[in-house]
Formats: sequence, structure tokens, C-alpha cells
Amino acid sequence: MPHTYEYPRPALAVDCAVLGFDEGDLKVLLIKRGLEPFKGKWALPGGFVRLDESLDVAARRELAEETGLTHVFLEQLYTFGEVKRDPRGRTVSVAYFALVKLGEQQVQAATDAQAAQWFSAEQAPALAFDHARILETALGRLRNKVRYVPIGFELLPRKFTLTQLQHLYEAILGRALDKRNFRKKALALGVLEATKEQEQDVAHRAARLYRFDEETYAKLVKKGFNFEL
Amino acid sequence: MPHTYEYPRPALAVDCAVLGFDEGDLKVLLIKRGLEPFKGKWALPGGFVRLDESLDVAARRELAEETGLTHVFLEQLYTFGEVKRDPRGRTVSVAYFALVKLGEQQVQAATDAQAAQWFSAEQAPALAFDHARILETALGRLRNKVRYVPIGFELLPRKFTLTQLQHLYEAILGRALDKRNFRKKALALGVLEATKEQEQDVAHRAARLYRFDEETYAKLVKKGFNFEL
DNA sequence: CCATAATAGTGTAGTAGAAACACTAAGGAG
DNA sequence: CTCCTTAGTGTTTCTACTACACTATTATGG
Repeated sequence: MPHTYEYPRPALAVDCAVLGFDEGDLKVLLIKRGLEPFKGKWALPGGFVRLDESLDVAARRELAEETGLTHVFLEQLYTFGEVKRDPRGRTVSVAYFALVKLGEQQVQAATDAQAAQWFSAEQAPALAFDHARILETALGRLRNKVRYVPIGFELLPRKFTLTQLQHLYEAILGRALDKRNFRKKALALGVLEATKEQEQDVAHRAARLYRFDEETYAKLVKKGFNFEL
Repeated sequence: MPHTYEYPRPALAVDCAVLGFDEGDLKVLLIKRGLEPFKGKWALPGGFVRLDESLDVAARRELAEETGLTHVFLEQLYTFGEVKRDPRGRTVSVAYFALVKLGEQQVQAATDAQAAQWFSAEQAPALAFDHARILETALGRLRNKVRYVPIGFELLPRKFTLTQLQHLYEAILGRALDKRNFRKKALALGVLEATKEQEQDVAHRAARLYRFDEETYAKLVKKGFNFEL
């Protein structure tokens, strides 16, 4: 069946706000644009959607092409469709929100990106298009979501200490948390499994390493638990 | 500056999941399609985005054109972009979520809709395209959102009784609530203003009418209050 | 090897909010 | 004036959140 609708169409892009956590604060992954417009400026990785791929697939493809990242946590964020947001002409962008375990994969620029680099998310450089707004939206989503869903584990290595987890939450929420209360609550969720291992190469008492137990988590979700932390 | 990207583009549509509340349960506004594909089937109101209008504007325009509704609460919901979701060819749809105060406006079908009609949201008829999934997503958003934001007032007349409010929350959350606790909590929010009026034409003790005080609400939001109910 | 520095790890008491629960008040209908 | 229907109201119990300070362990450096 042919399309009966024959008006001109906006271009359709995907852009990814990729967040990581390191050295006590949130990072965002930016690429340096190799093409006009905004050539030489920092931007979120992204590109145009092809006819034969879904939006999710397009987002993963662009992310892999421009930064080398694969197998990251990815979900749709918001669709930005102001008329003048792209100087080339009408372009609608479906923004995605990605979380990566920093240190497990190296990023490498490719295709039309000159460079890919992590920046502090709170003080990123000026961005191309309306990407600053997309980034703001992503940080807001993270702040909200982390209160109800144990999503923070997507930002930590597979094994982590409770102090690392606490620092992550403090960075996301922007305020200090009480150590004893935090540990009590975190363990009470029932999705942290203590390993027999400890932190290595530290100049003080070594902390126990925990891992996030996805199986237990999945079971609890089915029972309707919610996971405020 | 010309577009450098010249691949074929998906068509871009908006669709609105319009929810209302009446007779103790949630309703959704559907239109009967006047054109192929799915001619004669029920669907969410929606249509294609024009080059000179933002997504929000497109959603309001289509809603007004097909159902006559204006000045409704409207926010973006999710963007649906599976490859095969439209038999005419690749079409991406930005879905919107609308809440209307039922009884304040009459709906009337127009343009390419043969009819516009309210249905029970939980047991709507079979829908065109992937609109059933969009409706599910909208109901989920409502259920979630209503727990943190006093959004329910968008679904009630300007003046309402506490019992009406409670029934609304019960319909959204799908469970019974305790009357005394509910009233205590609702009033404790500080955004309900008692009017001097009462319910009319009821065959029993008349209930006091309240109204939602948007000004107080705006002030409290600024102070960072949250509004679980 | 002893002292120091750094972070890990732990419990309790007080307070505030959530949940459970049943009767009296008011008004219209017959 | 009786009955039916819904409005409106407090208290107690239990649970969850908050505030708060010391001991334990390990590496380092004198």
C-alpha cells in the first residue's frame, strides 16, 4: 500500500546522552564534530535514522559508529522537535539516554567524529544544536529515576564497594548522604550480594566488594517491590 | 545552509492518547478512521507533522481538527518507531498524553475522522496500528505520574468533592483507598481550597465542593515540595 | 615495630508518616 | 417521621526515616 501522504517530511535523527561515573562525579561522552554545521564543536553522538531500522537500533548503531561503545544501558529519553533546532533545515531528534560502566570499554572516535571524550556532566563545554537542553533532560531523568529504580548499578563496575555506591548516589542527587543509613537501606533492598573479595591496592582498611544481583532483582520486580534508595 | 543528508526519510506523525474520567472510570477518546488503512477502525486521534510546526503544536492541531478539543493538558509521552508499525510505509509517531476535564467540552468528529467517541480506557475496542500499545503506555504514565504530581485535577471539573477525587485516584491506581486517610492526606497537601458551595441535586447529604489552588501549588513547587497522594 | 593516617564497618533512640479502623451528621425520598 | 444514602471526622499502632559517634583494619613512614 503506497503512502497517501505526500507533504515534505522533517529529517529524523537520534542523539545519545551517554553518562558515566568516575572520580566522584558524573561524566558525559561528547564527540567533536567533523562536519558542518558546528564543525569542531562538541556534541552528543548521534545521526540520522535509516528506513530499515527502528529508533532503538538507530541509536545503538550511531553510538557504536561514533564512539565504539556497545552493550550499554539505553532507553528513549524525549523527542525534540522545535522548528529551528537545526540550521540545515527541519530536523526532529529522538534523544536517548545511555549509562555506561566507565573503565570497562574504551571510547574511540570514528566516522564523522574527530574525537570522543568524557567531560564532567555538570560543567560540559558549549554544545552544538540544542544538545545542552538534551543533556539537562538526561540528567533530570537520571536524578528522578535513580530514586525509584536501582539504575545506579549501570554506572558502576560489576563489583563495587558500598562507599563507591554511596558516592555515586551523592553525585547524582547532589547532596551528602548519611553513611549508616545509606548502607542499611541499600542492603535492605535485597539486591546486593556480598562477594568474598575485597578492594585491592588501597592504603587503608580494604572494603568488601558487592555485586548487583539481577536475578533477585527481577524476581522482586515481579512481586511489585519498589526500590527507593 | 542546505541539508547535506539526502537519504529517504520516515514519515513523522503525532498521536494523542486523550484520557478523561467519568462515572467512576477512566475513558479514552477514539476516532473512527475515515480513510485507509484501517478505515472504519477505532484509533487515537493524530496525523502528520508539518515542516513549519513543532511537535507540540502538531499534536494540538491534530487534536483540535479531529475532535474539536482545545486547551487540554498535553505532554509528550513516547516516540514509537518500529519499522513495520504502519502498513503504508515507514512512519514514526511521537505519541502525546492528554488529560481533559470531561463535561466541559463536547467532542465532535471532523476532517478525516468519521466519529469521535469516549470508551472505557481499560476495555477499549481493538485499535488501528500499534495504538493499543500507545494507550497502554499512556495509562502507565498516568498511574506513575499521579503518585508524585497532583495531576488528577486535570481530569475533574473545576469544583469537585473529595469523594470524586478519591474515586478518581482509585480508578487510576486500581485499588480501594481508605476514606479517612485519603482525605487527611489530600487536605494536608495544602493545594485544595474549600469553596462555600455544595454538591447539588443529590438524594443524600450534600458534599462540600473544593477547588485546586494553582497559585499555592506553584509556590509550593518552587519550594521543592513533592506531592505524593 | 610502633605510631599515625585513612577508610571500613556497625546500632540505637527519637520522630514523623502510613495504615487500620467505626461511628455520627445531614439531607432527600417515600 | 422513618429510612436510605453519602458526608465527615480521630486515635492507636506500626513502620520507616533521621540523627548521631565510636571501634576495626590495613598500609605507610619514622
